[in-house]
Amino acid sequence: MKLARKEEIVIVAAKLFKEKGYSAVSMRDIAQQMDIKAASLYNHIKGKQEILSSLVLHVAKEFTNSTQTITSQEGTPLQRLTKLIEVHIDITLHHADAIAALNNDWMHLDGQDLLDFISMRDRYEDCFRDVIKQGIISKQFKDQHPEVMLFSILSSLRTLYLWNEKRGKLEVNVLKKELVSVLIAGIV
Amino acid sequence: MKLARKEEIVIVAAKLFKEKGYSAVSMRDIAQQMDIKAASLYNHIKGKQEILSSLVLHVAKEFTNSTQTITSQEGTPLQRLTKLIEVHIDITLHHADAIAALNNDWMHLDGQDLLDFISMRDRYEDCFRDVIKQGIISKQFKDQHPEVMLFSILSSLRTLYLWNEKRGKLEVNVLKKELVSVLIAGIV
DNA sequence: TAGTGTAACTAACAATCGTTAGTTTTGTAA
DNA sequence: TTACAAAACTAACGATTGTTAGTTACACTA
Repeated sequence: MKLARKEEIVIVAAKLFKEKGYSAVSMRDIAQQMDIKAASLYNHIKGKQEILSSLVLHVAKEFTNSTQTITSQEGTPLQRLTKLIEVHIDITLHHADAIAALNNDWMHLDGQDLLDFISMRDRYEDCFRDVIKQGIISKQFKDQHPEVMLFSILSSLRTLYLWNEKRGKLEVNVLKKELVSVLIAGIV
Repeated sequence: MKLARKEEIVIVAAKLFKEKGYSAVSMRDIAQQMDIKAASLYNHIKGKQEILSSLVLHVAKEFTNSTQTITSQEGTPLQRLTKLIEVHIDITLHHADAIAALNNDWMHLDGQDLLDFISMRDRYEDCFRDVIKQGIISKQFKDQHPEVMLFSILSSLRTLYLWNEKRGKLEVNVLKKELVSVLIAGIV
Protein backbone atom coordinates (compact mmCIF):
# COMPACT_ATOMS: atom_id res chain seq x y z
CA MET A 1 0.00 0.00 0.00
CA LYS A 2 1.20 3.54 -0.75
CA LEU A 3 0.55 4.95 2.71
CA ALA A 4 2.91 2.52 4.39
CA ARG A 5 5.82 3.39 2.13
CA LYS A 6 5.25 7.09 2.63
CA GLU A 7 5.34 6.67 6.37
CA GLU A 8 8.56 4.71 6.02
CA ILE A 9 10.09 7.69 4.23
CA VAL A 10 8.89 10.09 6.88
CA ILE A 11 10.33 7.94 9.67
CA VAL A 12 13.70 7.61 7.98
CA ALA A 13 13.80 11.32 7.20
CA ALA A 14 12.94 12.20 10.79
CA LYS A 15 15.97 10.31 12.03
CA LEU A 16 18.23 12.16 9.59
CA PHE A 17 16.66 15.54 10.35
CA LYS A 18 17.29 14.93 14.02
CA GLU A 19 21.01 14.46 13.42
CA LYS A 20 21.79 17.21 10.93
CA GLY A 21 18.70 19.38 10.62
CA TYR A 22 16.24 19.69 7.75
CA SER A 23 18.37 21.90 5.51
CA ALA A 24 21.48 19.75 5.75
CA VAL A 25 19.68 16.56 4.72
CA SER A 26 19.25 16.05 0.98
CA MET A 27 16.67 13.94 -0.78
CA ARG A 28 19.59 11.78 -1.91
CA ASP A 29 20.54 11.24 1.74
CA ILE A 30 17.04 10.04 2.54
CA ALA A 31 16.91 7.82 -0.51
CA GLN A 32 20.28 6.25 0.21
CA GLN A 33 19.13 5.35 3.71
CA MET A 34 16.24 3.46 2.11
CA ASP A 35 18.42 1.81 -0.56
CA ILE A 36 16.65 3.50 -3.43
CA LYS A 37 17.36 6.48 -5.70
CA ALA A 38 16.19 10.00 -4.87
CA ALA A 39 13.80 10.17 -7.81
CA SER A 40 11.96 7.12 -6.52
CA LEU A 41 10.87 9.00 -3.44
CA TYR A 42 8.57 11.07 -5.63
CA ASN A 43 6.37 8.07 -6.31
CA HIS A 44 5.20 8.39 -2.70
CA ILE A 45 5.55 12.03 -1.69
CA LYS A 46 5.11 15.41 -3.33
CA GLY A 47 8.44 16.80 -2.18
CA LYS A 48 10.77 17.52 0.68
CA GLN A 49 8.40 20.04 2.20
CA GLU A 50 5.68 17.41 2.51
CA ILE A 51 7.98 15.22 4.56
CA LEU A 52 8.61 18.04 6.99
CA SER A 53 4.99 19.11 7.33
CA SER A 54 3.80 15.53 7.76
CA LEU A 55 6.33 15.13 10.51
CA VAL A 56 5.77 18.38 12.35
CA LEU A 57 2.04 18.95 11.99
CA HIS A 58 1.17 15.39 12.96
CA VAL A 59 2.91 15.67 16.31
CA ALA A 60 1.74 19.23 16.83
CA LYS A 61 -1.86 18.08 16.47
CA GLU A 62 -1.25 15.35 18.98
CA PHE A 63 -0.05 17.92 21.49
CA THR A 64 -3.03 20.14 20.79
CA ASN A 65 -5.57 17.36 21.15
CA SER A 66 -4.13 16.09 24.41
CA THR A 67 -3.95 19.48 26.07
CA GLN A 68 -7.47 20.38 25.07
CA THR A 69 -8.73 17.20 26.69
CA ILE A 70 -6.90 18.00 29.91
CA THR A 71 -7.91 21.64 30.18
CA SER A 72 -11.56 20.70 29.68
CA GLN A 73 -11.45 18.39 32.70
CA GLU A 74 -11.91 19.24 36.38
CA GLY A 75 -9.03 19.57 38.81
CA THR A 76 -6.87 21.97 40.77
CA PRO A 77 -4.17 23.92 38.94
CA LEU A 78 -1.58 21.59 40.46
CA GLN A 79 -3.40 18.49 39.25
CA ARG A 80 -3.92 19.93 35.80
CA LEU A 81 -0.32 21.08 35.42
CA THR A 82 0.94 17.69 36.54
CA LYS A 83 -1.24 16.05 33.94
CA LEU A 84 -0.03 18.44 31.23
CA ILE A 85 3.57 17.61 32.04
CA GLU A 86 2.95 13.87 32.11
CA VAL A 87 1.22 13.89 28.75
CA HIS A 88 4.00 15.98 27.24
CA ILE A 89 6.55 13.45 28.45
CA ASP A 90 4.53 10.55 27.05
CA ILE A 91 4.22 12.10 23.60
CA THR A 92 7.89 13.06 23.54
CA LEU A 93 9.15 9.61 24.44
CA HIS A 94 6.85 8.11 21.82
CA HIS A 95 7.88 10.43 18.95
CA ALA A 96 11.43 11.40 19.81
CA ASP A 97 12.60 11.90 16.21
CA ALA A 98 9.62 13.96 15.10
CA ILE A 99 9.99 16.17 18.17
CA ALA A 100 13.47 17.12 17.02
CA ALA A 101 12.08 18.49 13.75
CA LEU A 102 9.26 20.20 15.62
CA ASN A 103 11.74 21.95 17.86
CA ASN A 104 14.48 22.80 15.41
CA ASP A 105 13.07 22.85 11.88
CA TRP A 106 9.56 24.27 12.17
CA MET A 107 10.75 27.55 10.63
CA HIS A 108 11.33 25.77 7.34
CA LEU A 109 7.65 25.04 6.95
CA ASP A 110 6.09 27.28 4.32
CA GLY A 111 2.79 28.99 3.65
CA GLN A 112 -0.26 27.85 5.57
CA ASP A 113 1.62 25.03 7.27
CA LEU A 114 3.87 27.55 8.99
CA LEU A 115 0.94 29.71 10.11
CA ASP A 116 -0.91 26.67 11.42
CA PHE A 117 2.09 25.49 13.38
CA ILE A 118 2.72 28.84 15.02
CA SER A 119 -0.92 29.13 15.97
CA MET A 120 -0.93 25.67 17.55
CA ARG A 121 2.31 26.36 19.34
CA ASP A 122 1.02 29.61 20.82
CA ARG A 123 -2.19 28.00 21.97
CA TYR A 124 -0.23 25.19 23.57
CA GLU A 125 1.89 27.66 25.52
CA ASP A 126 -1.24 29.52 26.58
CA CYS A 127 -2.63 26.35 28.16
CA PHE A 128 0.42 26.09 30.40
CA ARG A 129 0.44 29.83 31.08
CA ASP A 130 -3.20 29.88 32.16
CA VAL A 131 -2.83 26.95 34.52
CA ILE A 132 0.25 28.52 36.10
CA LYS A 133 -1.51 31.85 36.58
CA GLN A 134 -4.45 30.11 38.22
CA GLY A 135 -2.06 28.27 40.50
CA ILE A 136 -0.49 31.53 41.60
CA ILE A 137 -3.86 33.16 42.24
CA SER A 138 -5.05 30.21 44.30
CA LYS A 139 -1.77 30.31 46.27
CA GLN A 140 -0.89 26.76 45.23
CA PHE A 141 2.20 28.01 43.40
CA LYS A 142 4.90 30.44 44.42
CA ASP A 143 4.24 34.12 43.85
CA GLN A 144 6.80 34.67 41.09
CA HIS A 145 6.57 35.76 37.49
CA PRO A 146 4.56 33.10 35.64
CA GLU A 147 6.73 33.58 32.55
CA VAL A 148 9.79 32.34 34.39
CA MET A 149 8.00 29.24 35.63
CA LEU A 150 6.51 28.62 32.20
CA PHE A 151 9.87 28.97 30.55
CA SER A 152 11.59 26.68 32.99
CA ILE A 153 9.08 23.88 32.61
CA LEU A 154 8.66 24.09 28.84
CA SER A 155 12.41 24.20 28.29
CA SER A 156 12.90 20.92 30.07
CA LEU A 157 9.97 19.30 28.30
CA ARG A 158 11.09 20.44 24.86
CA THR A 159 14.65 19.23 25.34
CA LEU A 160 13.62 15.88 26.76
CA TYR A 161 13.89 14.22 23.35
CA LEU A 162 17.65 14.77 23.49
CA TRP A 163 18.15 13.22 26.89
CA ASN A 164 16.00 10.22 26.35
CA GLU A 165 18.54 8.48 24.14
CA LYS A 166 21.25 8.65 26.76
CA ARG A 167 19.10 8.06 29.80
CA GLY A 168 20.79 4.64 30.02
CA LYS A 169 19.49 2.33 32.69
CA LEU A 170 16.97 4.84 33.96
CA GLU A 171 13.49 3.33 33.57
CA VAL A 172 10.93 5.34 31.60
CA ASN A 173 8.47 5.42 34.48
CA VAL A 174 11.14 6.48 36.95
CA LEU A 175 12.33 9.23 34.64
CA LYS A 176 8.77 10.41 34.18
CA LYS A 177 8.00 10.42 37.90
CA GLU A 178 11.19 12.16 38.96
CA LEU A 179 11.05 14.75 36.20
CA VAL A 180 7.51 15.70 37.15
CA SER A 181 8.68 15.95 40.74
CA VAL A 182 11.59 18.24 39.92
CA LEU A 183 9.58 20.51 37.65
CA ILE A 184 6.67 20.86 40.06
CA ALA A 185 8.93 21.35 43.07
CA GLY A 186 10.45 24.37 41.35
CA ILE A 187 7.23 26.32 41.42
CA VAL A 188 5.18 25.23 44.47
CA MET B 1 41.83 46.88 10.79
CA LYS B 2 41.13 43.39 9.49
CA LEU B 3 40.04 41.92 12.78
CA ALA B 4 37.16 44.33 13.20
CA ARG B 5 35.65 43.53 9.82
CA LYS B 6 35.90 39.81 10.48
CA GLU B 7 34.06 40.16 13.75
CA GLU B 8 31.38 42.15 11.97
CA ILE B 9 30.85 39.22 9.62
CA VAL B 10 30.69 36.77 12.50
CA ILE B 11 28.12 38.87 14.33
CA VAL B 12 25.92 39.28 11.26
CA ALA B 13 26.19 35.58 10.47
CA ALA B 14 25.27 34.65 14.03
CA LYS B 15 22.02 36.53 13.75
CA LEU B 16 21.15 34.74 10.52
CA PHE B 17 22.20 31.32 11.87
CA LYS B 18 19.92 31.88 14.82
CA GLU B 19 16.91 32.38 12.58
CA LYS B 20 17.39 29.68 9.96
CA GLY B 21 20.26 27.49 11.06
CA TYR B 22 23.77 27.22 9.67
CA SER B 23 22.94 25.07 6.66
CA ALA B 24 20.06 27.22 5.47
CA VAL B 25 22.15 30.42 5.44
CA SER B 26 24.26 31.00 2.34
CA MET B 27 27.36 33.09 2.01
CA ARG B 28 25.30 35.32 -0.29
CA ASP B 29 22.76 35.80 2.50
CA ILE B 30 25.48 36.94 4.86
CA ALA B 31 27.04 39.22 2.25
CA GLN B 32 23.71 40.80 1.37
CA GLN B 33 23.10 41.64 5.01
CA MET B 34 26.41 43.53 4.96
CA ASP B 35 25.71 45.23 1.62
CA ILE B 36 28.64 43.59 -0.12
CA LYS B 37 29.06 40.65 -2.50
CA ALA B 38 29.70 37.11 -1.31
CA ALA B 39 33.17 36.96 -2.80
CA SER B 40 34.23 39.98 -0.75
CA LEU B 41 33.75 38.03 2.44
CA TYR B 42 36.80 35.98 1.55
CA ASN B 43 39.05 38.98 2.02
CA HIS B 44 38.41 38.58 5.75
CA ILE B 45 37.63 34.93 6.42
CA LYS B 46 38.79 31.56 5.11
CA GLY B 47 35.32 30.21 4.56
CA LYS B 48 31.91 29.44 5.99
CA GLN B 49 33.30 26.90 8.40
CA GLU B 50 35.56 29.48 9.98
CA ILE B 51 32.57 31.68 10.78
CA LEU B 52 30.89 28.82 12.58
CA SER B 53 33.92 27.72 14.53
CA SER B 54 34.78 31.29 15.53
CA LEU B 55 31.27 31.66 16.84
CA VAL B 56 30.92 28.37 18.64
CA LEU B 57 34.39 27.79 20.03
CA HIS B 58 34.71 31.33 21.35
CA VAL B 59 31.61 31.00 23.52
CA ALA B 60 32.41 27.43 24.46
CA LYS B 61 35.76 28.56 25.80
CA GLU B 62 34.06 31.27 27.81
CA PHE B 63 31.84 28.65 29.44
CA THR B 64 34.82 26.43 30.16
CA ASN B 65 36.88 29.20 31.70
CA SER B 66 34.09 30.42 33.94
CA THR B 67 33.18 26.99 35.26
CA GLN B 68 36.78 26.10 35.98
CA THR B 69 37.12 29.23 38.07
CA ILE B 70 34.01 28.37 40.04
CA THR B 71 34.80 24.73 40.69
CA SER B 72 38.24 25.67 41.95
CA GLN B 73 36.76 27.91 44.61
CA GLU B 74 35.48 27.01 48.08
CA GLY B 75 31.78 26.65 48.91
CA THR B 76 28.97 24.22 49.60
CA PRO B 77 27.45 22.32 46.67
CA LEU B 78 24.45 24.62 46.87
CA GLN B 79 26.60 27.73 46.70
CA ARG B 80 28.68 26.34 43.86
CA LEU B 81 25.66 25.23 41.83
CA THR B 82 24.02 28.61 42.32
CA LYS B 83 27.14 30.28 41.04
CA LEU B 84 27.32 27.95 38.03
CA ILE B 85 23.75 28.78 37.11
CA GLU B 86 24.25 32.51 37.54
CA VAL B 87 27.33 32.55 35.34
CA HIS B 88 25.59 30.51 32.67
CA ILE B 89 22.75 33.02 32.63
CA ASP B 90 25.19 35.94 32.36
CA ILE B 91 27.06 34.45 29.44
CA THR B 92 23.84 33.50 27.67
CA LEU B 93 22.30 36.94 27.94
CA HIS B 94 25.54 38.47 26.71
CA HIS B 95 25.98 36.22 23.66
CA ALA B 96 22.43 35.25 22.74
CA ASP B 97 23.07 34.83 19.01
CA ALA B 98 26.22 32.78 19.37
CA ILE B 99 24.48 30.52 21.88
CA ALA B 100 21.94 29.61 19.22
CA ALA B 101 24.69 28.31 16.96
CA LEU B 102 26.33 26.54 19.88
CA ASN B 103 23.08 24.76 20.69
CA ASN B 104 21.80 23.97 17.22
CA ASP B 105 24.68 23.97 14.75
CA TRP B 106 27.67 22.52 16.60
CA MET B 107 27.32 19.28 14.64
CA HIS B 108 28.34 21.12 11.48
CA LEU B 109 31.77 21.82 12.86
CA ASP B 110 34.37 19.61 11.24
CA GLY B 111 37.63 17.92 12.11
CA GLN B 112 39.44 18.98 15.25
CA ASP B 113 36.96 21.80 15.94
CA LEU B 114 34.19 19.26 16.36
CA LEU B 115 36.25 17.07 18.68
CA ASP B 116 37.29 20.06 20.75
CA PHE B 117 33.73 21.23 21.12
CA ILE B 118 32.41 17.85 22.22
CA SER B 119 35.20 17.53 24.73
CA MET B 120 34.47 20.96 26.21
CA ARG B 121 30.77 20.27 26.29
CA ASP B 122 31.24 16.98 28.12
CA ARG B 123 33.55 18.54 30.66
CA TYR B 124 31.07 21.33 31.22
CA GLU B 125 28.31 18.85 31.91
CA ASP B 126 30.58 16.96 34.28
CA CYS B 127 31.07 20.08 36.38
CA PHE B 128 27.34 20.32 36.95
CA ARG B 129 27.02 16.57 37.46
CA ASP B 130 29.74 16.48 40.10
CA VAL B 131 28.31 19.37 42.09
CA ILE B 132 24.86 17.79 42.02
CA LYS B 133 26.20 14.45 43.20
CA GLN B 134 28.04 16.14 46.04
CA GLY B 135 24.86 17.94 46.99
CA ILE B 136 22.98 14.67 47.18
CA ILE B 137 25.68 13.00 49.27
CA SER B 138 25.76 15.91 51.70
CA LYS B 139 21.94 15.79 51.94
CA GLN B 140 21.63 19.36 50.67
CA PHE B 141 19.74 18.16 47.60
CA LYS B 142 16.87 15.72 47.21
CA ASP B 143 17.75 12.05 46.94
CA GLN B 144 16.77 11.59 43.32
CA HIS B 145 18.66 10.55 40.19
CA PRO B 146 21.27 13.24 39.53
CA GLU B 147 20.79 12.83 35.79
CA VAL B 148 17.22 14.06 36.03
CA MET B 149 18.22 17.12 38.02
CA LEU B 150 21.12 17.80 35.68
CA PHE B 151 18.90 17.49 32.64
CA SER B 152 16.23 19.75 34.07
CA ILE B 153 18.63 22.54 34.93
CA LEU B 154 20.74 22.40 31.78
CA SER B 155 17.68 22.32 29.56
CA SER B 156 16.41 25.56 30.98
CA LEU B 157 19.81 27.20 30.80
CA ARG B 158 20.41 26.12 27.21
CA THR B 159 17.04 27.34 26.02
CA LEU B 160 17.28 30.66 27.81
CA TYR B 161 18.62 32.39 24.70
CA LEU B 162 15.22 31.88 23.07
CA TRP B 163 13.18 33.36 25.88
CA ASN B 164 15.34 36.35 26.45
CA GLU B 165 14.09 38.17 23.37
CA LYS B 166 10.46 37.93 24.42
CA ARG B 167 10.93 38.45 28.10
CA GLY B 168 9.33 41.87 27.61
CA LYS B 169 9.26 44.15 30.60
CA LEU B 170 10.92 41.59 32.82
CA GLU B 171 14.17 43.07 34.13
CA VAL B 172 17.35 41.10 33.54
CA ASN B 173 18.21 40.97 37.23
CA VAL B 174 14.71 39.87 38.17
CA LEU B 175 14.73 37.18 35.52
CA LYS B 176 18.10 35.98 36.73
CA LYS B 177 17.08 35.91 40.39
CA GLU B 178 13.78 34.14 39.81
CA LEU B 179 15.19 31.61 37.38
CA VAL B 180 17.88 30.64 39.86
CA SER B 181 15.19 30.32 42.49
CA VAL B 182 12.99 28.05 40.36
CA LEU B 183 15.83 25.82 39.24
CA ILE B 184 17.30 25.41 42.72
CA ALA B 185 13.91 24.88 44.33
CA GLY B 186 13.38 21.91 42.03
CA ILE B 187 16.20 19.92 43.55
CA VAL B 188 16.63 20.95 47.21
C1' DT C 1 52.35 63.16 -7.17
C1' DA C 2 53.44 58.51 -7.29
C1' DG C 3 53.06 54.27 -4.88
C1' DT C 4 51.07 50.76 -1.84
C1' DG C 5 47.87 47.87 0.49
C1' DT C 6 43.06 47.11 1.74
C1' DA C 7 38.75 45.78 0.43
C1' DA C 8 35.49 45.96 -2.69
C1' DC C 9 34.10 44.20 -7.38
C1' DT C 10 32.84 40.91 -11.79
C1' DA C 11 32.86 36.49 -13.63
C1' DA C 12 33.05 32.02 -13.35
C1' DC C 13 34.14 27.15 -11.54
C1' DA C 14 32.61 22.43 -10.14
C1' DA C 15 29.49 20.37 -7.05
C1' DT C 16 25.20 19.65 -5.26
C1' DC C 17 20.39 20.85 -4.67
C1' DG C 18 15.14 19.55 -5.40
C1' DT C 19 12.63 17.98 -8.96
C1' DT C 20 10.71 16.17 -13.59
C1' DA C 21 10.21 13.10 -17.66
C1' DG C 22 10.35 8.94 -19.57
C1' DT C 23 11.48 3.98 -19.07
C1' DT C 24 12.05 -0.50 -16.99
C1' DT C 25 11.38 -3.83 -13.37
C1' DT C 26 8.39 -6.18 -10.21
C1' DG C 27 4.43 -8.28 -8.06
C1' DT C 28 -0.34 -9.57 -8.34
C1' DA C 29 -4.91 -10.71 -10.33
C1' DA C 30 -7.51 -12.38 -14.44
C1' DT D 1 0.31 -16.45 -19.71
C1' DT D 2 -1.33 -11.94 -20.20
C1' DA D 3 -2.52 -7.42 -18.36
C1' DC D 4 -2.05 -3.82 -15.30
C1' DA D 5 -0.49 -0.99 -11.76
C1' DA D 6 2.97 0.09 -8.27
C1' DA D 7 7.48 1.36 -7.61
C1' DA D 8 11.85 1.25 -8.92
C1' DC D 9 15.22 3.02 -12.40
C1' DT D 10 18.34 6.43 -15.70
C1' DA D 11 19.13 10.86 -17.26
C1' DA D 12 18.79 15.30 -17.05
C1' DC D 13 16.91 20.17 -15.95
C1' DG D 14 17.75 24.83 -13.98
C1' DA D 15 18.90 26.87 -9.70
C1' DT D 16 21.88 27.52 -5.98
C1' DT D 17 25.89 26.25 -3.25
C1' DG D 18 30.84 27.52 -1.43
C1' DT D 19 34.72 29.14 -3.39
C1' DT D 20 38.56 31.02 -6.58
C1' DA D 21 40.92 34.13 -9.93
C1' DG D 22 41.68 38.31 -11.63
C1' DT D 23 40.51 43.26 -11.55
C1' DT D 24 39.14 47.81 -9.92
C1' DA D 25 38.15 51.63 -6.50
C1' DC D 26 39.83 54.02 -2.64
C1' DA D 27 42.45 55.80 1.25
C1' DC D 28 46.81 56.88 3.04
C1' DT D 29 52.02 57.33 3.11
C1' DA D 30 56.59 58.44 0.97
